[in-house]
Amino acid sequence: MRSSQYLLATQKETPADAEVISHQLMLRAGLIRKLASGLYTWLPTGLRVLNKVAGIVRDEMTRTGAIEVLMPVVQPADLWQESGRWEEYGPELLRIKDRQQRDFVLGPTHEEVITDLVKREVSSYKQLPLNLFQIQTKFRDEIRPRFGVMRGREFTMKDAYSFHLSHDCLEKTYQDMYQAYCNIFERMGLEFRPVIADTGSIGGSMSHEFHVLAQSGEDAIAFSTESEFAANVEMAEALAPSTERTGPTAQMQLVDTPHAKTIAELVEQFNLPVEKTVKTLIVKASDDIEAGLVALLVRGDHELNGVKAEKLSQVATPLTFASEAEIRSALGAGPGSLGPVGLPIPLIVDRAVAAMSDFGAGANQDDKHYFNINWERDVALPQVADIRNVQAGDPSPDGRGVLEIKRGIEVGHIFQLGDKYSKAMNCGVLTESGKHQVLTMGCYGIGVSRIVAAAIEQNHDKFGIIWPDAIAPFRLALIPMNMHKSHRIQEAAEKLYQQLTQAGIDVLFDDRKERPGVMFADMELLGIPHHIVIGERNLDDNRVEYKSRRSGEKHLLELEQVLAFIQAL
RNA sequence: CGGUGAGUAGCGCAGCUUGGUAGCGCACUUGUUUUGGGUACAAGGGGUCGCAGGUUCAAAUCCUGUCUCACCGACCA
Repeated sequence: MRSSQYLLATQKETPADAEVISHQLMLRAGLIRKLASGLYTWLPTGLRVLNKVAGIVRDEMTRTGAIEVLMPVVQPADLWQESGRWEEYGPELLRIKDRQQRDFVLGPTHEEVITDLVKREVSSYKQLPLNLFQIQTKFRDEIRPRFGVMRGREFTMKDAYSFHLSHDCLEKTYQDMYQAYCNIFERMGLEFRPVIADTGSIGGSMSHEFHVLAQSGEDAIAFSTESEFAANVEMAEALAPSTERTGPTAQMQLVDTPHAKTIAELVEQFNLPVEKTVKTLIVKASDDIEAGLVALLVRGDHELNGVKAEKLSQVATPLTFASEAEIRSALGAGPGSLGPVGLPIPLIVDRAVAAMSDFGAGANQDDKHYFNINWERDVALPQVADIRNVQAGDPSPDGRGVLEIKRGIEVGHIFQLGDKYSKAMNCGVLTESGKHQVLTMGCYGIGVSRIVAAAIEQNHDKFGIIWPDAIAPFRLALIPMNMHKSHRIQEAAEKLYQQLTQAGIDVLFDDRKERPGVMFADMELLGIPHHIVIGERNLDDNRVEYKSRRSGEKHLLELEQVLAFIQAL
C-alpha cells in the first residue's frame, strides 16, 4: 500500500473524551472514529487489524473442527419468547418493530437462532457432535459504553455453539475450545490467563473467562501465588478463617455515636480496629420472605460480592439495595446505624463475620452502636455464607498459597450451557434406540473487536502502538527520505516495494512528500513492527537501515539482503 | 436511571461574569524556505456559536425548554 493512496488519518492531538490509552491511540493512529455513543467506524488501518484478529480466530476454530456459518443480526422476537429471554433480558436488548409492526431484536448473542437452526436441520445422533461458529456483529444497548471499542454497543464477536448427546461429549469439546483459545491468544502474542468464571445470564454450569492482563481492565482476577488457581473475583471463594472464634472478653455496651455513619468514621472516632466492625447491608428479599428485606453482614474492611449474594435463595434477583426510606420504615433506623442485635428481618452473615467476637455494629437506633457484641451470647448466630469479595493476601481456595489480585480485560468466555436453550426450544435428535433426546450445548465467545483494544493496552509506548507481528495492519514500513528530490532513492524504494509486495509481505510504502520527522512519527504511532529507512547517505554503500519498532535496535542491510532478512523475522 | 460537567472551524481550546462586526493553536490550501526526528515565514479557505423558543434596537453571551456527549455511581454478557 502506498500511503499517498491510502487513508492514514493520523492525528497529533488526542480527543478530549478518550480516557484509556488504547482508545486514545486508536483515534490518533486512525483506526476508528466515533459515530455515536458506543458506535464506531473502522477506518482502513483498524479494519486491517480487525481482519487479522478474525483470521486467526477463524483459522484456529476451523482447526478444531468447528464449522463457520453466518446468522442475521436482526432476529424475530418469537424465538426470544420461546427461550424466555424476551422477558429475562433487560433494556440491554434492543427491540425494534418492522413495517408490519412485528417485534424483532438486534441480536446481542445468537443462542436462540442457532438452537432453532439445529432443531430444524439436525435430526439424528449420527450428525453429532456439531460445533458451529460465526464472526458477526452484535448489539447490546450498554448502560454505559466506554473506553472506545473496549465496551461499545455494537461490536464484533466470534460465537460458537456446540451440540451433544452426552455431557462427556460436551466436556471434550469444551476442553478442545479451551485449548483453541489458548492457541489463539498465544498466536496473537498477548499475555493472557484463563480464569474460572461466573456464568451470568447466559446460564449453565462450568465456565472459564480468558483475560488479557492490563492495568485498565474492568475485571478483577484472583491468582494464587503457589498454584495454577485463577478465578474472577466474582467467583473466587473466600474461605472461612482458619482460627476458631475466641470467646467474649467484655460486656456488650450501647454507645452514642452521633457522628459515625460509616465504618471509616466509627473506626476513627472510637479507636476501634476495622477488623472488629461489621457492615450491615439491606437488600430486597425474594418473594417467599415475608419481611421483604434481608440483611447481609460483612466485616468492616470487606466488600460484598453481588454475584455470590444473588445466588442466595433469600435474596431477590437482580440484587437490589433497599432505599433509605424502605430501611427506615421497616427497621426504624437509618442505614448508618444498623446491626445484627434485635434486627427484625432475616440475617445472613459472611464466614469472616461468623468468626468475630467482641465486635462493634449499629444498634438499630439512630446514632447508636453496640460495642463488644458476641455471637450466641448477645444474638443468635444466623445463617453463614460466603458473600464477600476475596482480597489480596487471602488464602487460595485450593489451599495452596495466597491470592494476588490483578486486573484483566475479558476477551473470551466459554460456557457449558447444558440444556437451557435446547430444552426451552425443544431441540433434540433421535438416538440409536430411536428415542427423542434433548441436546446438551456449549457456547464459546471471543470479543474480536475488543481484542484490538486489549492488544494495544498491552503493547504501546510514548510514541504509539507496537503491534505484535501477527495482528499488525502492515508488517513493514518503507520510509524513503526526500524521495521527491532523489531519483536514486525513488528507484531503490520502488524496487524494494515491488520485491517485498510480490513476496506477500504487507508493506506500507510512505511515498508522501513529507519531512522525515513526520514519516517517522506516523509510522511509530501506527505501530508497524518493522521499518526500512532509505536515505542518500547509506545508499552510497548500497545499504538501507532496518529498525525494530519494539526493541528500537537498528542496523544496516545490503539492498539485496532486505527481503531475506524480513522473511526470516 | 441518579449525581457532576461540557457542547463555539476537522481536533484542542479562549470569548459568556459586564449583550454591540466570532478568535487562538494544531490540521488543511498556495508560495518561498528547510531536508535523517512533527522546519520557518507569508498569504488563504473553513463556523446557522448543539437545537427550539423567549427578553432586547441588538444574543455565542441573559431566561426557558430540549437534544447530545463525557466522567462518577448504580447496572450488566
